[in-house]
Amino acid sequence: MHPFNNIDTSTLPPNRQSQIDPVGYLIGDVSRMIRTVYDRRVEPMGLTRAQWRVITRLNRLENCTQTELATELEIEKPTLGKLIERLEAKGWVGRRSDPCDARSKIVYLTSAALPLLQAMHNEAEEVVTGIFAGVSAEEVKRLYAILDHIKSNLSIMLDEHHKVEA
Amino acid sequence: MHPFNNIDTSTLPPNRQSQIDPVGYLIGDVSRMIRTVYDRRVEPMGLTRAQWRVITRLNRLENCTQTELATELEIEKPTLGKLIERLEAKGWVGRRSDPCDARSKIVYLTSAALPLLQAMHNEAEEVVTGIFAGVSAEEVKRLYAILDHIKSNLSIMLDEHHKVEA
DNA sequence: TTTGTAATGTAAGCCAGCTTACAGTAAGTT
DNA sequence: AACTTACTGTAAGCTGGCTTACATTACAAA
Repeated sequence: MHPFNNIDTSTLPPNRQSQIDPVGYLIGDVSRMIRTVYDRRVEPMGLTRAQWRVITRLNRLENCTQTELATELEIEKPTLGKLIERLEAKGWVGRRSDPCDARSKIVYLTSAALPLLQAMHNEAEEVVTGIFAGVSAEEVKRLYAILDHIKSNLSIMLDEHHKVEA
Repeated sequence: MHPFNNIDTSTLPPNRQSQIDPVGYLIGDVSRMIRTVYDRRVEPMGLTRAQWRVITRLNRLENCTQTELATELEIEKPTLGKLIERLEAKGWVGRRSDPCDARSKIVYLTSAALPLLQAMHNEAEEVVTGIFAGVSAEEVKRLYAILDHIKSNLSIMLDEHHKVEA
């Protein structure tokens, strides 16, 4: 939960410590704070973060298998399985077996979940507006470009590791 | 683990969806990818993320109480308690009671943890270098400035919530 | 001095992530 | 048809986060 905070810079050379690393920390801070702000607004609805991620994604996929949903959410199947159990118990989602494949189960949203969706979208809009208050469109573009660059560096690093594994 | 990914933009107005929100997603992506890259490098040393966060912080504080350490790490006391139990079992940290306060326990690093620290710093340096490959110092400054702005917006939003609570 | 308040660490129990292992089913190969 | 391979969801058990409740100890105030 504490992203790049993780990397302790205390004994790195001073130049690194004062120039480059704080940005790493910053990215983690911002990411964590966004989560916190939004979580607090959604919590009163009785949802945890993991739970409303399932619900919003289900709203777009509607009638998919558990495996499809897990892939989409980038979590593992057993993790999703337990989440669905709880959401089913609360009456927000349902499961039925797939007529085309006896192994699969089709997951769907119940109507009880729909009011939640609307409320969540409203909160999201407010949060996004608040985050970028006083930031010009130009600056947003720059931010986007730099982060994109960093992200592609990271993709390469992740790929390299994958090759080593294989 | 999936920061701003959490906010589903599918039904936000199109302008938001195409302009502003992707940046939110990006921040989360970058933050998560940094964690992943670093975690993979440190994992072979037999440490989880939570565990080496404790160790690096302990290296700076050395001989602090559990409460102090938990505050520093921004986790709760019971969470830290369980972490320390495991680290103690592995022989990397130790605990002794505080002579000045019978309630407190002083946590310290054992010498067995020192080689880990050096290896972690080396990995961190390599990761930071890789992340900013091809990014100029100027761009890093800009990134810093914008993220700082966003962070202060977030601080305000978090404070506001706090006031409402009280 | 006693009494009330505050702080320290622990216990218990929930949620959410992971991996490994598995039973059941599907589907392609021989 | 039989075999092999691959996929689906679940079980079990670990880590790590949280909250609530608690026994112990410290300390300030009456």
